[in-house]
Amino acid sequence: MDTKDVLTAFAALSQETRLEVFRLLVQAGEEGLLSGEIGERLQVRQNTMSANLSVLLNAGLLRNRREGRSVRYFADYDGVRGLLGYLMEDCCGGKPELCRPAIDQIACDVRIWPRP
Amino acid sequence: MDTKDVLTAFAALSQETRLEVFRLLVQAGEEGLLSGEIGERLQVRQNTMSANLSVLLNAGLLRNRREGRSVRYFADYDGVRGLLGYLMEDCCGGKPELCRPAIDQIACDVRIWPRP
DNA sequence: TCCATATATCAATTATTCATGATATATGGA
DNA sequence: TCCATATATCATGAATAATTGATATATGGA
Repeated sequence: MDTKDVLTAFAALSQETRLEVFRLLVQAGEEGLLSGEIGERLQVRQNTMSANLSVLLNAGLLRNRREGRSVRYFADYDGVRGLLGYLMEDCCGGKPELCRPAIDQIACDVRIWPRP
Repeated sequence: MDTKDVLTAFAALSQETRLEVFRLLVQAGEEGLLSGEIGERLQVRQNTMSANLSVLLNAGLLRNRREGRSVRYFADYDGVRGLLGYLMEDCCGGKPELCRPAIDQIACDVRIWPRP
């Protein structure tokens, strides 16, 4: 993941509809959602939603799969990992304990435990 | 941290100079860097850098402190925590193990260990 | 007080991005 | 093949953001 990819991803997430779409799909988990369902839930017109989904897809934040006439979209967790990794690379001037709290409170019941 | 704050933060990070500034300050850790130093390292003009620092500051991603005639800037790790938390809230359709890998490989030698 | 240094703000031009109407493509069923 | 449904693409005007030269503010020292 290079600078350009990261910039693209942040740009994708800096628009309200797209941010909501991504969160919706994060919450949907492995089931994902159909394009039409997303548009309906967020009350966004068809072509606008299509364009926004395309931006997120292109940014590596979503995956999709055709299902008959519909297309199902999923959040791509690897994208988030890449973003965070890039942002925090070589962080804290060599003192990791400084940034621990920054990632110590993430949803999903995932916590940082003491190294075994 | 509400939607507006998160959008502002992502917008702040979706510009090349600002992304570089933030990473530079993440790497600088608690020492931070003076505004002038940052501009010099990244070869960005004074007023452009000032404007960009202001955007990051306003987005809650930096803190600053005046030191005589200079101003020292620091990365605000709480900002990143807020972003990630918002993004991954209620994630994975109730199956946390799905998103574990997404945050399992972050720099800073921070890793997710099995719950004790 | 006067000057030099460091940073911030302003106004204006240029460049990007967004939503939209119209239209195209793709799939499934009759 | 013909039609309906679901999604994608295109062109365009409107809104937003970025950079720059000029200038203002703030601090420290003589």
